[in-house]
Amino acid sequence: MSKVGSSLYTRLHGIFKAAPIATVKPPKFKSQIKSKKLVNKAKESSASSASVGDGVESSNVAEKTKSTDLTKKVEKFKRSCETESFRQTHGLYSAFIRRLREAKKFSVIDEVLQHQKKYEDIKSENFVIRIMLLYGYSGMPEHAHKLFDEMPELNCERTIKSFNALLSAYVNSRKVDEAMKVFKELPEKLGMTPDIVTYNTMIKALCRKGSMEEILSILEETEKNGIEPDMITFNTLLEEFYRRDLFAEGDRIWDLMKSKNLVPNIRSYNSRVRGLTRNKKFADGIDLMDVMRTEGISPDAHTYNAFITGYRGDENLEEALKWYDEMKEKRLIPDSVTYCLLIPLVCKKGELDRAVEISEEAIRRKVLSRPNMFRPVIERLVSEGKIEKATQIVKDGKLQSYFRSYLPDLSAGKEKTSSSPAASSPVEADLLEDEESDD
DNA sequence: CTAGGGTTAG
Repeated sequence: MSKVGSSLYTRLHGIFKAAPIATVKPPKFKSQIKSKKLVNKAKESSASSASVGDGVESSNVAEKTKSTDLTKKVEKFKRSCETESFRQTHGLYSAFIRRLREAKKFSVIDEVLQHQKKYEDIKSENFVIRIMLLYGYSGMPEHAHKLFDEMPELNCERTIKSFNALLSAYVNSRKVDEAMKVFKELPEKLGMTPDIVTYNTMIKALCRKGSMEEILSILEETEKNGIEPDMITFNTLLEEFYRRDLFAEGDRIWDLMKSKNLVPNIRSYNSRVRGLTRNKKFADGIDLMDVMRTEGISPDAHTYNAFITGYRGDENLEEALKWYDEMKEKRLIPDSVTYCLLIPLVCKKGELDRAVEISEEAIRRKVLSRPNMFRPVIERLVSEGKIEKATQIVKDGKLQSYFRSYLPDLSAGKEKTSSSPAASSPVEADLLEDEESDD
Protein backbone atom coordinates (compact mmCIF):
# COMPACT_ATOMS: atom_id res chain seq x y z
CA MET A 1 0.00 0.00 0.00
CA SER A 2 2.49 2.50 1.13
CA LYS A 3 4.10 3.38 -2.17
CA VAL A 4 4.31 6.81 -0.65
CA GLY A 5 7.93 6.46 0.15
CA SER A 6 8.92 5.26 -3.27
CA SER A 7 9.51 8.47 -5.10
CA LEU A 8 10.27 8.50 -8.75
CA TYR A 9 13.81 9.29 -7.89
CA THR A 10 14.10 6.25 -5.71
CA ARG A 11 12.62 3.94 -8.27
CA LEU A 12 14.77 5.21 -11.07
CA HIS A 13 17.72 4.90 -8.84
CA GLY A 14 17.06 1.17 -8.69
CA ILE A 15 16.85 0.92 -12.45
CA PHE A 16 19.89 3.01 -13.08
CA LYS A 17 21.98 1.17 -10.59
CA ALA A 18 21.34 -1.93 -12.62
CA ALA A 19 22.67 -0.18 -15.67
CA PRO A 20 25.30 2.44 -15.17
CA ILE A 21 25.02 4.25 -18.45
CA ALA A 22 28.42 5.75 -18.20
CA THR A 23 30.01 2.35 -18.51
CA VAL A 24 28.20 1.53 -21.72
CA LYS A 25 29.70 2.78 -24.89
CA PRO A 26 27.37 4.96 -26.87
CA PRO A 27 27.40 4.66 -30.65
CA LYS A 28 30.43 6.35 -32.10
CA PHE A 29 30.34 10.08 -32.41
CA LYS A 30 32.10 11.90 -35.15
CA SER A 31 33.93 14.04 -32.67
CA GLN A 32 35.78 10.96 -31.59
CA ILE A 33 36.66 10.10 -35.12
CA LYS A 34 38.00 13.56 -35.59
CA SER A 35 40.13 13.50 -32.50
CA LYS A 36 41.76 10.37 -33.79
CA LYS A 37 42.64 12.21 -36.90
CA LEU A 38 44.28 14.92 -34.88
CA VAL A 39 46.72 12.42 -33.49
CA ASN A 40 47.85 11.93 -36.99
CA LYS A 41 49.52 15.28 -37.24
CA ALA A 42 51.18 14.65 -40.53
CA LYS A 43 49.24 17.31 -42.36
CA GLU A 44 47.81 19.88 -40.10
CA SER A 45 46.86 22.44 -42.65
CA SER A 46 44.62 20.21 -44.70
CA ALA A 47 41.73 20.68 -42.37
CA SER A 48 41.51 24.40 -42.77
CA SER A 49 41.17 24.41 -46.51
CA ALA A 50 38.24 22.08 -46.58
CA SER A 51 38.06 21.58 -50.29
CA VAL A 52 35.37 19.32 -51.50
CA GLY A 53 37.93 16.76 -52.40
CA ASP A 54 37.63 16.47 -56.13
CA GLY A 55 39.62 18.94 -58.15
CA VAL A 56 42.82 19.32 -56.19
CA GLU A 57 43.31 22.82 -57.46
CA SER A 58 40.84 25.20 -55.98
CA SER A 59 42.09 28.19 -57.84
CA ASN A 60 41.99 31.63 -56.35
CA VAL A 61 39.59 32.68 -59.01
CA ALA A 62 37.12 30.05 -57.91
CA GLU A 63 37.55 31.06 -54.29
CA LYS A 64 36.92 34.67 -55.15
CA THR A 65 33.85 33.88 -57.15
CA LYS A 66 32.55 31.89 -54.28
CA SER A 67 33.03 34.59 -51.70
CA THR A 68 31.46 37.35 -53.72
CA ASP A 69 28.65 34.94 -54.38
CA LEU A 70 28.25 34.58 -50.66
CA THR A 71 28.40 38.29 -50.02
CA LYS A 72 25.63 38.77 -52.50
CA LYS A 73 23.50 36.17 -50.81
CA VAL A 74 24.06 37.71 -47.42
CA GLU A 75 23.09 41.11 -48.72
CA LYS A 76 20.04 39.64 -50.29
CA PHE A 77 19.09 37.91 -47.09
CA LYS A 78 19.42 41.11 -45.13
CA ARG A 79 17.28 42.94 -47.62
CA SER A 80 14.66 40.25 -47.32
CA CYS A 81 14.66 40.77 -43.59
CA GLU A 82 13.17 44.19 -44.12
CA THR A 83 9.90 42.44 -44.77
CA GLU A 84 8.03 41.48 -41.68
CA SER A 85 6.55 38.33 -43.13
CA PHE A 86 10.03 37.19 -44.07
CA ARG A 87 11.24 37.75 -40.53
CA GLN A 88 8.42 35.68 -39.21
CA THR A 89 9.20 32.73 -41.40
CA HIS A 90 11.41 30.55 -39.25
CA GLY A 91 12.29 28.08 -41.97
CA LEU A 92 13.96 30.70 -44.11
CA TYR A 93 16.25 31.69 -41.29
CA SER A 94 17.19 28.21 -40.22
CA ALA A 95 17.82 27.10 -43.78
CA PHE A 96 20.06 30.04 -44.50
CA ILE A 97 21.98 29.73 -41.26
CA ARG A 98 22.40 26.02 -41.79
CA ARG A 99 24.04 26.70 -45.11
CA LEU A 100 26.43 29.10 -43.51
CA ARG A 101 27.19 26.65 -40.77
CA GLU A 102 27.95 23.89 -43.22
CA ALA A 103 30.31 26.26 -44.94
CA LYS A 104 31.80 27.17 -41.58
CA LYS A 105 31.09 30.83 -42.13
CA PHE A 106 30.70 31.68 -38.49
CA SER A 107 31.51 35.34 -38.71
CA VAL A 108 28.88 35.66 -41.40
CA ILE A 109 26.39 33.92 -39.17
CA ASP A 110 27.11 36.43 -36.45
CA GLU A 111 26.80 39.27 -38.90
CA VAL A 112 23.42 38.09 -40.14
CA LEU A 113 22.08 37.47 -36.66
CA GLN A 114 23.42 40.71 -35.21
CA HIS A 115 21.70 42.44 -38.04
CA GLN A 116 18.37 41.32 -36.59
CA LYS A 117 18.75 43.81 -33.75
CA LYS A 118 17.75 46.51 -36.19
CA TYR A 119 14.19 45.37 -36.16
CA GLU A 120 11.42 45.92 -33.70
CA ASP A 121 11.06 42.17 -33.39
CA ILE A 122 14.09 42.15 -31.15
CA LYS A 123 11.81 43.35 -28.36
CA SER A 124 9.90 40.13 -28.63
CA GLU A 125 11.17 37.36 -26.46
CA ASN A 126 10.21 34.70 -28.97
CA PHE A 127 12.20 36.38 -31.69
CA VAL A 128 15.27 36.59 -29.50
CA ILE A 129 14.80 32.97 -28.57
CA ARG A 130 14.89 32.03 -32.23
CA ILE A 131 18.14 33.87 -32.70
CA MET A 132 19.69 32.27 -29.65
CA LEU A 133 18.71 28.86 -30.91
CA LEU A 134 20.21 29.61 -34.30
CA TYR A 135 23.46 30.47 -32.57
CA GLY A 136 23.17 27.20 -30.73
CA TYR A 137 22.68 25.13 -33.87
CA SER A 138 25.75 26.80 -35.25
CA GLY A 139 27.87 25.85 -32.29
CA MET A 140 28.07 29.45 -31.08
CA PRO A 141 26.48 29.37 -27.64
CA GLU A 142 28.67 32.18 -26.29
CA HIS A 143 27.01 34.45 -28.81
CA ALA A 144 23.63 33.29 -27.62
CA HIS A 145 24.70 34.03 -24.09
CA LYS A 146 25.80 37.51 -25.00
CA LEU A 147 22.44 38.17 -26.59
CA PHE A 148 20.73 36.81 -23.52
CA ASP A 149 22.69 39.27 -21.39
CA GLU A 150 21.71 42.10 -23.67
CA MET A 151 18.00 41.43 -23.56
CA PRO A 152 17.22 43.99 -20.84
CA GLU A 153 18.90 46.82 -22.70
CA LEU A 154 17.12 45.71 -25.85
CA ASN A 155 13.86 46.21 -23.96
CA CYS A 156 13.01 42.61 -24.33
CA GLU A 157 11.24 40.70 -21.64
CA ARG A 158 13.38 37.91 -20.27
CA THR A 159 11.77 34.93 -18.63
CA ILE A 160 12.66 31.34 -17.91
CA LYS A 161 11.69 30.67 -21.51
CA SER A 162 14.64 32.55 -22.87
CA PHE A 163 16.85 31.02 -20.25
CA ASN A 164 15.75 27.62 -21.49
CA ALA A 165 16.64 28.65 -25.00
CA LEU A 166 20.09 29.65 -23.81
CA LEU A 167 20.44 26.31 -22.13
CA SER A 168 19.43 24.57 -25.34
CA ALA A 169 21.98 26.58 -27.26
CA TYR A 170 24.68 25.16 -25.02
CA VAL A 171 23.31 21.65 -25.20
CA ASN A 172 22.91 21.72 -28.96
CA SER A 173 26.49 22.85 -29.19
CA ARG A 174 27.53 19.88 -27.09
CA LYS A 175 28.74 22.16 -24.33
CA VAL A 176 27.34 20.09 -21.51
CA ASP A 177 29.59 21.39 -18.76
CA GLU A 178 28.86 24.96 -19.69
CA ALA A 179 25.15 24.14 -19.72
CA MET A 180 25.48 22.75 -16.24
CA LYS A 181 27.27 25.85 -15.11
CA VAL A 182 24.60 28.27 -16.30
CA PHE A 183 21.88 25.96 -15.03
CA LYS A 184 23.37 26.08 -11.57
CA GLU A 185 24.08 29.78 -11.48
CA LEU A 186 21.81 31.85 -13.66
CA PRO A 187 18.22 31.13 -12.62
CA GLU A 188 18.97 31.84 -9.02
CA LYS A 189 20.94 34.93 -9.85
CA LEU A 190 18.15 36.26 -12.04
CA GLY A 191 15.32 35.22 -9.80
CA MET A 192 13.93 32.72 -12.27
CA THR A 193 12.32 29.43 -11.41
CA PRO A 194 13.34 26.44 -13.50
CA ASP A 195 10.39 24.65 -15.09
CA ILE A 196 9.90 21.24 -16.64
CA VAL A 197 11.51 22.41 -19.88
CA THR A 198 14.61 23.44 -17.98
CA TYR A 199 14.89 20.06 -16.35
CA ASN A 200 14.18 18.14 -19.52
CA THR A 201 16.86 20.09 -21.29
CA MET A 202 19.37 19.25 -18.61
CA ILE A 203 18.41 15.59 -18.67
CA LYS A 204 18.98 15.55 -22.39
CA ALA A 205 22.38 17.11 -21.85
CA LEU A 206 23.35 14.56 -19.24
CA CYS A 207 22.13 11.70 -21.38
CA ARG A 208 24.50 12.95 -24.00
CA LYS A 209 27.25 12.97 -21.45
CA GLY A 210 26.22 9.56 -20.16
CA SER A 211 26.28 10.57 -16.54
CA MET A 212 23.73 8.54 -14.67
CA GLU A 213 24.52 10.08 -11.32
CA GLU A 214 23.88 13.57 -12.58
CA ILE A 215 20.66 12.55 -14.30
CA LEU A 216 19.45 11.18 -11.03
CA SER A 217 20.36 14.31 -9.21
CA ILE A 218 18.39 16.40 -11.70
CA LEU A 219 15.41 14.10 -11.32
CA GLU A 220 15.66 14.40 -7.59
CA GLU A 221 15.70 18.15 -7.82
CA THR A 222 12.76 18.12 -10.21
CA GLU A 223 10.71 16.14 -7.77
CA LYS A 224 11.82 18.19 -4.83
CA ASN A 225 10.53 21.32 -6.55
CA GLY A 226 7.17 19.72 -7.07
CA ILE A 227 7.49 19.34 -10.81
CA GLU A 228 6.26 16.14 -12.39
CA PRO A 229 8.39 14.49 -15.04
CA ASP A 230 6.37 14.36 -18.23
CA MET A 231 6.22 12.54 -21.52
CA ILE A 232 9.33 14.26 -22.78
CA THR A 233 11.29 13.36 -19.68
CA PHE A 234 10.50 9.71 -20.10
CA ASN A 235 10.97 9.62 -23.84
CA THR A 236 14.36 11.24 -23.45
CA LEU A 237 15.37 8.49 -21.07
CA LEU A 238 13.86 5.75 -23.19
CA GLU A 239 15.65 6.93 -26.28
CA GLU A 240 18.92 6.94 -24.41
CA PHE A 241 18.53 3.48 -22.92
CA TYR A 242 17.37 1.79 -26.10
CA ARG A 243 20.05 3.57 -28.05
CA ARG A 244 22.56 1.91 -25.77
CA ASP A 245 20.87 -1.47 -26.13
CA LEU A 246 19.80 -1.48 -22.49
CA PHE A 247 16.46 -3.09 -23.21
CA ALA A 248 15.68 -4.49 -19.80
CA GLU A 249 16.26 -1.18 -18.10
CA GLY A 250 14.50 0.73 -20.83
CA ASP A 251 11.49 -1.51 -20.44
CA ARG A 252 11.43 -0.83 -16.72
CA ILE A 253 11.37 2.88 -17.39
CA TRP A 254 8.57 2.20 -19.85
CA ASP A 255 6.56 0.54 -17.09
CA LEU A 256 7.35 3.32 -14.70
CA MET A 257 6.08 5.82 -17.22
CA LYS A 258 2.82 3.92 -17.55
CA SER A 259 2.45 3.75 -13.80
CA LYS A 260 2.55 7.55 -13.89
CA ASN A 261 -0.41 7.44 -16.26
CA LEU A 262 1.68 8.60 -19.13
CA VAL A 263 0.67 6.74 -22.26
CA PRO A 264 3.60 5.81 -24.50
CA ASN A 265 3.32 7.66 -27.78
CA ILE A 266 4.73 7.20 -31.25
CA ARG A 267 8.12 8.47 -30.14
CA SER A 268 8.31 6.03 -27.27
CA TYR A 269 7.56 3.16 -29.61
CA ASN A 270 9.93 4.34 -32.28
CA SER A 271 12.77 4.52 -29.80
CA ARG A 272 12.22 0.91 -28.98
CA VAL A 273 11.74 -0.14 -32.59
CA ARG A 274 15.02 1.51 -33.49
CA GLY A 275 16.75 -0.33 -30.70
CA LEU A 276 15.37 -3.61 -32.00
CA THR A 277 16.07 -3.15 -35.68
CA ARG A 278 19.57 -1.90 -34.98
CA ASN A 279 20.14 -5.26 -33.35
CA LYS A 280 18.58 -7.10 -36.27
CA LYS A 281 15.64 -8.18 -34.16
CA PHE A 282 13.31 -7.54 -37.05
CA ALA A 283 10.64 -9.99 -35.96
CA ASP A 284 10.44 -8.30 -32.57
CA GLY A 285 10.22 -4.99 -34.33
CA ILE A 286 7.29 -6.21 -36.38
CA ASP A 287 5.60 -7.51 -33.26
CA LEU A 288 6.02 -4.14 -31.65
CA MET A 289 4.42 -2.50 -34.64
CA ASP A 290 1.43 -4.72 -34.08
CA VAL A 291 1.29 -3.63 -30.47
CA MET A 292 1.39 -0.03 -31.56
CA ARG A 293 -1.53 -0.51 -33.87
CA THR A 294 -3.45 -2.28 -31.15
CA GLU A 295 -2.86 0.74 -28.97
CA GLY A 296 -4.17 2.96 -31.70
CA ILE A 297 -0.83 4.34 -32.77
CA SER A 298 0.02 4.22 -36.44
CA PRO A 299 3.62 3.60 -37.41
CA ASP A 300 5.08 6.62 -39.17
CA ALA A 301 8.00 7.30 -41.46
CA HIS A 302 10.41 7.04 -38.53
CA THR A 303 9.18 3.54 -37.81
CA TYR A 304 9.79 2.45 -41.36
CA ASN A 305 13.12 4.17 -41.52
CA ALA A 306 14.18 2.13 -38.52
CA PHE A 307 13.73 -1.03 -40.54
CA ILE A 308 15.38 0.38 -43.62
CA THR A 309 18.32 1.40 -41.45
CA GLY A 310 18.62 -2.08 -40.06
CA TYR A 311 18.58 -3.76 -43.44
CA ARG A 312 20.84 -1.19 -44.94
CA GLY A 313 23.46 -2.27 -42.42
CA ASP A 314 23.34 -5.74 -43.93
CA GLU A 315 23.21 -4.30 -47.40
CA ASN A 316 19.97 -6.19 -47.77
CA LEU A 317 18.55 -4.22 -50.63
CA GLU A 318 15.57 -6.45 -51.15
CA GLU A 319 14.24 -6.00 -47.63
CA ALA A 320 15.07 -2.31 -47.58
CA LEU A 321 13.08 -1.80 -50.73
CA LYS A 322 10.25 -3.88 -49.39
CA TRP A 323 9.88 -1.56 -46.40
CA TYR A 324 10.22 1.44 -48.58
CA ASP A 325 7.44 0.22 -50.84
CA GLU A 326 5.24 -0.56 -47.89
CA MET A 327 5.85 2.87 -46.48
CA LYS A 328 4.48 4.39 -49.63
CA GLU A 329 1.59 1.97 -49.75
CA LYS A 330 0.61 3.27 -46.35
CA ARG A 331 0.74 6.78 -47.77
CA LEU A 332 3.63 7.73 -45.56
CA ILE A 333 5.97 10.29 -47.01
CA PRO A 334 9.59 9.17 -47.31
CA ASP A 335 11.89 11.87 -46.00
CA SER A 336 15.53 12.80 -46.31
CA VAL A 337 16.58 9.96 -44.05
CA THR A 338 14.75 7.44 -46.18
CA TYR A 339 16.41 8.65 -49.32
CA CYS A 340 19.81 9.03 -47.70
CA LEU A 341 19.65 5.40 -46.73
CA LEU A 342 18.21 4.08 -49.92
CA ILE A 343 19.76 5.87 -52.84
CA PRO A 344 23.41 5.06 -52.06
CA LEU A 345 22.49 1.46 -51.26
CA VAL A 346 20.57 0.93 -54.49
CA CYS A 347 23.45 2.47 -56.35
CA LYS A 348 26.00 0.31 -54.64
CA LYS A 349 24.04 -2.75 -55.58
CA GLY A 350 24.38 -1.74 -59.18
CA GLU A 351 20.77 -0.93 -59.78
CA LEU A 352 21.47 2.36 -61.43
CA ASP A 353 18.12 2.70 -63.12
CA ARG A 354 16.29 2.17 -59.88
CA ALA A 355 18.60 4.63 -58.15
CA VAL A 356 17.85 7.22 -60.80
CA GLU A 357 14.16 6.57 -60.42
CA ILE A 358 14.27 7.02 -56.66
CA SER A 359 16.45 10.10 -56.98
CA GLU A 360 13.92 11.64 -59.30
CA GLU A 361 11.21 10.86 -56.83
CA ALA A 362 13.17 12.53 -54.05
CA ILE A 363 13.64 15.59 -56.19
CA ARG A 364 9.98 15.64 -57.10
CA ARG A 365 9.17 15.58 -53.43
CA LYS A 366 11.69 18.34 -52.84
CA VAL A 367 13.76 16.30 -50.44
CA LEU A 368 17.02 18.05 -51.12
CA SER A 369 18.55 18.87 -47.79
CA ARG A 370 21.29 16.25 -48.08
CA PRO A 371 22.69 16.62 -51.55
CA ASN A 372 25.42 14.09 -50.88
CA MET A 373 22.92 11.32 -51.16
CA PHE A 374 22.84 11.92 -54.91
CA ARG A 375 26.59 11.71 -55.26
CA PRO A 376 26.85 7.99 -56.03
CA VAL A 377 24.18 8.33 -58.68
CA ILE A 378 25.79 11.30 -60.33
CA GLU A 379 29.22 9.69 -60.18
CA ARG A 380 27.95 6.52 -61.69
CA LEU A 381 26.02 8.24 -64.45
CA VAL A 382 29.00 10.33 -65.35
CA SER A 383 31.37 7.38 -65.40
CA GLU A 384 29.00 5.53 -67.68
CA GLY A 385 28.86 8.51 -69.95
CA LYS A 386 25.24 9.26 -69.24
CA ILE A 387 25.93 12.94 -68.96
CA GLU A 388 22.54 14.01 -70.10
CA LYS A 389 20.74 12.16 -67.35
CA ALA A 390 23.16 13.36 -64.72
CA THR A 391 22.75 16.93 -65.88
CA GLN A 392 19.02 16.64 -65.78
CA ILE A 393 19.02 15.38 -62.21
CA VAL A 394 21.40 18.09 -61.09
CA LYS A 395 19.33 20.77 -62.72
CA ASP A 396 16.00 19.47 -61.55
CA GLY A 397 17.33 19.28 -58.03
CA LYS A 398 19.12 22.63 -58.38
CA LEU A 399 22.24 20.89 -57.18
CA GLN A 400 24.67 22.71 -59.43
CA SER A 401 26.76 24.07 -56.62
CA TYR A 402 27.43 20.56 -55.38
CA PHE A 403 28.13 18.74 -58.58
CA ARG A 404 29.73 21.33 -60.79
CA SER A 405 32.99 19.43 -60.71
CA TYR A 406 31.40 16.38 -62.26
CA LEU A 407 29.65 18.34 -64.94
CA PRO A 408 31.75 21.35 -65.96
CA ASP A 409 29.27 22.37 -68.61
CA LEU A 410 26.76 23.28 -65.99
CA SER A 411 28.29 26.70 -65.51
CA ALA A 412 27.29 27.59 -69.04
CA GLY A 413 23.66 27.02 -68.34
CA LYS A 414 23.65 28.91 -65.12
CA GLU A 415 20.51 30.69 -66.22
CA LYS A 416 17.25 29.66 -64.79
CA THR A 417 16.20 26.23 -65.84
CA SER A 418 13.03 26.60 -67.78
CA SER A 419 11.34 24.33 -65.28
CA SER A 420 10.78 26.65 -62.37
CA PRO A 421 10.59 30.34 -62.96
CA ALA A 422 9.79 32.63 -60.08
CA ALA A 423 7.37 30.53 -58.17
CA SER A 424 6.62 32.81 -55.28
CA SER A 425 9.02 35.45 -54.21
CA PRO A 426 12.07 35.55 -56.43
CA VAL A 427 14.18 36.69 -53.53
CA GLU A 428 13.35 33.71 -51.42
CA ALA A 429 13.65 31.27 -54.27
CA ASP A 430 17.13 32.45 -55.03
CA LEU A 431 18.28 32.44 -51.46
CA LEU A 432 17.22 28.92 -50.97
CA GLU A 433 18.44 27.64 -54.27
CA ASP A 434 18.51 23.99 -53.33
CA GLU A 435 16.74 23.97 -50.07
CA GLU A 436 14.40 21.80 -48.18
CA SER A 437 12.84 22.19 -44.80
CA ASP A 438 12.22 18.65 -43.75
CA ASP A 439 14.56 18.75 -40.84
C1' DC B 1 11.94 27.23 -24.96
C1' DT B 2 12.34 20.58 -23.87
C1' DA B 3 12.17 14.16 -26.58
C1' DG B 4 13.57 11.02 -33.17
C1' DG B 5 15.86 8.54 -36.98
C1' DG B 6 20.85 9.29 -40.91
C1' DT B 7 25.01 11.66 -42.95
C1' DT B 8 31.17 11.83 -44.34
C1' DA B 9 34.86 9.61 -47.78
C1' DG B 10 40.40 8.48 -50.31
